[in-house]
Amino acid sequence: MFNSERDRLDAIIRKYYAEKGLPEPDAVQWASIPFAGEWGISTSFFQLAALEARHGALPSAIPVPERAQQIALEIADRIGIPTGFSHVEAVKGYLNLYYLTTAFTNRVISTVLAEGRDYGRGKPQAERVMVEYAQPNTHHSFHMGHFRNAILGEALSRIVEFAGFPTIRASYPGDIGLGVITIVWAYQKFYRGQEPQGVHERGQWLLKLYVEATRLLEPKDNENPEERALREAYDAERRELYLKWDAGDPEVRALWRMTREWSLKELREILEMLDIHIDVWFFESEVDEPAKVIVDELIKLGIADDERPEGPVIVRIDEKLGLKKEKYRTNVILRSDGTTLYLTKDLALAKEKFEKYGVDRSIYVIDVRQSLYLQQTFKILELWGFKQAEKCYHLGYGFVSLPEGAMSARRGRLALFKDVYDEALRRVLLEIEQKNPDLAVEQRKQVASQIGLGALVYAVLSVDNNKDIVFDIESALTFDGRTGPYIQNAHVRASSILRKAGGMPEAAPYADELTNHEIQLVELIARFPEIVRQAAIEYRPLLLANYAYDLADAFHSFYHAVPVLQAETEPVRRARLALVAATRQTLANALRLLDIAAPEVM
RNA sequence: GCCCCUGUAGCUCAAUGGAUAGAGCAGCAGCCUUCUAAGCUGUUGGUUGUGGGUUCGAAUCCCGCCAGGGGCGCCA
Repeated sequence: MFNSERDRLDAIIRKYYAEKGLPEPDAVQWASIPFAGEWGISTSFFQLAALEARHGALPSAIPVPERAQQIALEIADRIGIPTGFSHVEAVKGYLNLYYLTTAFTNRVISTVLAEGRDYGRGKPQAERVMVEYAQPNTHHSFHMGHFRNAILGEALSRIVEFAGFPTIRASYPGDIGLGVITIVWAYQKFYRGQEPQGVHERGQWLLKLYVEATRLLEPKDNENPEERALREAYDAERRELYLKWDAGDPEVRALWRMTREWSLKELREILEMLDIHIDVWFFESEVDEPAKVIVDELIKLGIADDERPEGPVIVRIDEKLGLKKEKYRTNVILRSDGTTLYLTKDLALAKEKFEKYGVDRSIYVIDVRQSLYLQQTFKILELWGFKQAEKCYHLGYGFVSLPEGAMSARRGRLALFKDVYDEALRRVLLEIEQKNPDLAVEQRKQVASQIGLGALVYAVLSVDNNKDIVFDIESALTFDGRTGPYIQNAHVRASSILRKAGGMPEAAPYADELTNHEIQLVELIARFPEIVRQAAIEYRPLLLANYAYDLADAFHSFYHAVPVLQAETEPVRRARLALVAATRQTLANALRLLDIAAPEVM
């Protein structure tokens, strides 16, 4: 907003630099005035004053803050009062320009109402982005750690896309590996032919098999020779099964495919609940063969060293990069028995992303524990000659644990998403019964789902991704204060006002002074497009989560202090209704980017 | 041994070089015949782990130390 005016101000400030013979800055930094109820833009002159001092442009030494204030006064004098501003002041080295409130307000509101769902959308960008997330292993059930991953990836995808980048959502489930084979082995050996009813029940049953199998395969403390022999026999069977799978044995593949589908069905159902729609599915098993070809290529290129048969195929990354100190170390890309590893497949996958999907920027939403591993992957891609390697980005996030310790699939100590969701639904329904008993019974379940998920999603997105989360169902399912439901409630209240007003009246601009509550609200609404842009380039959904809360907070305060339907005069009533509509739209847009529903009632 | 992350109010977290370090929860005191009280208003609470350094200015950048977590050639 006010770009032309801002350009003129920038020019005046640049001219000042030029006059003093100082190098001009890349851009004049403007920020909004950080005081409640004070409204406008601001810049400071500390850097300029420090620059002057360093260049000896001043006759005598004046402390920087004092000099900054002198400059602020001088600049204030030069710019006068630009169009769209009410007054200008220089204070403590800062230059503050205050907006003409009504003009700015009307501009903001009419922009939001005209652009609607697109308010805040960025200009189309050239770079194509792929976000890889929602990649749990198959044959396991979806837990709160997967939930964090899926939500983070989805929110990021929505933000990046809304900021203007063509975005591809990709999922890469680990559908093969020793863990998966372990389950297939247990199924074949002990449960062949069984199949529980219900998508979630069936998915979770596989987890039970895994826990059982692990118990049989793990060495015990006081194991007698008999037990030991049995365990080793089991283990040998399991490994043989893996080799059979690798050789493409039809029977093993069929069993594997069937159990895999049980898992995928559950995963797809959960993603549907979360309104996540993956564009491209990559499966580990499908990049297995191409990965083997890549190993040969890397050996030929002299990037990988083949130590077979004594050892595996490895890449000495530091050595190949010419680094003296150890940093990326060495990684194995092929086992000595010729089977591939996770890394091998990830190389094949990256190649496909670049070549088949034309991805310029590849984002990996993966647990922070795999940080070194991903840096190694990116470096091998670089050695291999992919320019896109430098635009690979690992969005790591801290792991989700339970109050009683780390989650563990093999011990069966997990917070399964479906269980948490069911509990959320139960609690919200109770809440609705108490707080809004008039809500139609048919509508309750849908609203409860929206609110319950809103609480869970916001609990995950309102913590910076590099922090670990101890998942506690009690705090994740609170609905008061800084939560998803708080923000949803602001949207509901705005909707309620508009509903009672009988739809939108004709556009009605503000004519008189605004209350501080209205000013706050308009300022936040105006800031939304910039928040979207920043969250997208910094890959930080948290910024948007904070923003949504701030906007909801401002609206709740406004709601209590400023009457809308019962405003003193008709023109004020209309103007406020338009502001409520603009707030509701912006809240809805922000919530959408966070993958949180914006209900009309709750 | 080397590398990465974290340390901010009693608790959970914001603030990514700028003006007075902010919220929520918990505590205390108020507000429902008024647009949804899943709300609002007021209030208590701080040596930003610690010692240096850079800077006009540091929770933020750099170095050391302390504490916790994670990672480091045939797991994914």
